[in-house]
Amino acid sequence: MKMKKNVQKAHCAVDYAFQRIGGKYKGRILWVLREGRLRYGELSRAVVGITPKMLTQTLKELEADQLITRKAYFEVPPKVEYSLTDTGMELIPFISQMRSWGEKQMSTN
Amino acid sequence: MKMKKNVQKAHCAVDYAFQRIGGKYKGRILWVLREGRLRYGELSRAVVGITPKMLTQTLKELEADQLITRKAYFEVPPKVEYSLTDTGMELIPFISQMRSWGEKQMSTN
DNA sequence: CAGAATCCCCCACGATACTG
DNA sequence: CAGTATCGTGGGGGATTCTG
Repeated sequence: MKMKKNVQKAHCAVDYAFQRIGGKYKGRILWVLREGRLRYGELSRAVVGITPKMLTQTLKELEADQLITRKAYFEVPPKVEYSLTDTGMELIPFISQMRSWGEKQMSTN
Repeated sequence: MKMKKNVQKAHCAVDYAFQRIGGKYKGRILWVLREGRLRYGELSRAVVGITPKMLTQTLKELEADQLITRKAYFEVPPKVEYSLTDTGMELIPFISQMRSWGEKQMSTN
């Protein structure tokens, strides 16, 4: 697996952080993984509206960025579980904060 | 000034929040405005690498989203100041934490 | 000084279909 | 079940020039 960073050339730490969890689905995926591992199919149901292509692609980016871990079980039928790394878990409090802010905004608008 | 929301159809509060401060420069602009108002020219120097087009465009979006306020002084030469709204200020703790996380990540990688 | 106006390109993302 | 493979597109963003 490639381990390249999905961060181009950050002008500052804010820039860097936003590049790392930017994209349309990264925040939501990290968020639904907050309570434990989920299988691919569970993720695709939890992240409403995501296509298999985008799910797979985003999961790969998050893995390359070491925010999540992929664990494949060699069984039939196939089974793959995704979970947060320690670094990924460190983001949950912030995302939680963002979520509270978002909830408040959505209700007052 | 148009007041449309730059948020399409959020699937959840996390989605909503990320749409609202997504984009390449929004986080950085909010961050540099944390300590007070800045003029257009000061912003363009503070947000290194941004073009006038993107600065103007992003400022308009942030204003339409009610995260910043624009105040124009009718003088010669022109003078325009931007500052955070209360709603925008509420995001600063979050961005601050993201920034700390980013700094840590940048140093340990 | 603080933008507006154009032109243009790339790629994130979507839709659809297929597979070990 | 957990993905690939292809094809297509819109708009986010860049470069450059102009102006009240």
